[in-house]
Amino acid sequence: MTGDRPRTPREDGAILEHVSLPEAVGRALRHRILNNELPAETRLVEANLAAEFGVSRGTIRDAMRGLQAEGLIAIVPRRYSVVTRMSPADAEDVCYARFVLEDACFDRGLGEDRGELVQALQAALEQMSAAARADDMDALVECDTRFHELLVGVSGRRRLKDLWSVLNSQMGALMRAEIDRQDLQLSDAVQRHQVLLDAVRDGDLARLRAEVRRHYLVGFPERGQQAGG
Amino acid sequence: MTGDRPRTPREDGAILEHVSLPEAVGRALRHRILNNELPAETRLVEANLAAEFGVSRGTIRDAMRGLQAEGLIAIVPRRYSVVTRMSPADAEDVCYARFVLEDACFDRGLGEDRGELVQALQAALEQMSAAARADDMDALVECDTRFHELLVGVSGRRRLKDLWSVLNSQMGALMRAEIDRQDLQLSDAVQRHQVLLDAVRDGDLARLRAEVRRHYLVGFPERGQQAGG
DNA sequence: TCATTGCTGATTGTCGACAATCGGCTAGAG
DNA sequence: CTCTAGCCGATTGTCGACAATCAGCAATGA
Repeated sequence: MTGDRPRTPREDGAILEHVSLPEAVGRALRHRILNNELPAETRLVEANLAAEFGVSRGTIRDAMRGLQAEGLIAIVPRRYSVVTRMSPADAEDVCYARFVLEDACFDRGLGEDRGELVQALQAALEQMSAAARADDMDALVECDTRFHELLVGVSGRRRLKDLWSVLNSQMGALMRAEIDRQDLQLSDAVQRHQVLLDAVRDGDLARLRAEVRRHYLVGFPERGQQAGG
Repeated sequence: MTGDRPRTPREDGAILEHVSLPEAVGRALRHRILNNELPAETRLVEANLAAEFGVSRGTIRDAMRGLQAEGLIAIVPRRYSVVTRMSPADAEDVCYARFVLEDACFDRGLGEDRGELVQALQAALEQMSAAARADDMDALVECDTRFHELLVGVSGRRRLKDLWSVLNSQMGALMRAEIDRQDLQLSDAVQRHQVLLDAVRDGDLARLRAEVRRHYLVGFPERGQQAGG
């Protein structure tokens, strides 16, 4: 008996990434929501979307479940689905949750091969820099996600990482909104990540955690916080 | 224009809780998985389940998405769905994530009306005690969930609470397994929560957080943890 | 004997149609 | 004029059927 275990074919090291129909629809809708082509409070009617995308309503339904899980839309059973509005309180809520999860991933240090991590972070940062120069917000947000994903990944904490990634979309939405509203330079984002990379390179865990805290929570009123760090 | 906002009818204070078909199926399957009627590695075939429950495959599909999100089953696209096996490492992973989320909810203290919280916790604990006396594992786990939900709820951190609740099922599975394996008395569970309630009653936040840490992490080797507390 | 190619049963992916439910509108009673 | 009950269009919930895909097996050729 050598190989009767239910091996999982093609899961992570996917050469070919096959996107299912619901996933493709989900991506399209997510992109529209994040780019405000579907502003908050917009009603999503299954039949309309099905017709537009040329798929069945079941497929749309499936995609919308995913968006609901990401917090991008709200589904009121038997009534309607609607694009979620994020209040300033929600922004704080998301950022805090995100910080908590990311910070908790550092409790075991930065893993064995810090050099490799630094190299990967560096690469992500350079791509981010390129995106900033090209004024490509989509790419910038994507690089931001990848950068933080690398940090969260070293812990090996699968649940923490999974839960963290649930907030990806909402975090991306916030990032775009913040940059738009305050009319920030995209290059600022690069700068804000350089300090994180520096802390990792120096192997200074305490500084890294402090910087991550700043990264996520600066700009929000801190009423009596005292969590570790 | 007085009331053209999309009010959300019947959302939280639901007098009548209508369980949709997928939700009902999800509950049934969840119950079977948690009670080991569907052991790890069991294949879930949509057609079979559809026939058994007397619903369509789409409904089963919907339910299985939910179980996947809870981490109870794994869905390999175009291949099969299978009940997840939890390794000891997974157990530690879940407990740590759970601790992190719950602990982070205490960063603002215990809210204004601690008396009300204490009362609610007390009630949950009494029900838990009754469940223990009746040797009713289902009820015990349910009370455990409610107890901790009360704690997490006072923070007002919606995302943290939502992410926390994602782990409910897996946590329940661990709890059952732990009690079965070590042949613990159900009354021990009650005892383990009494200390949490006491800390809340005394308003001793530091002690509460320390106890919560112990609650979730005792029994796992702590290799150099240093997170806040 | 061994590797490769084409079938085949089992299972999931997708679809279009029908049923149930909702809020808003309208008509009738008081 | 106001209130209530019932109808109606719009939308979601559910279903059964068909299409696509997969792993395993059989047939073929070297």
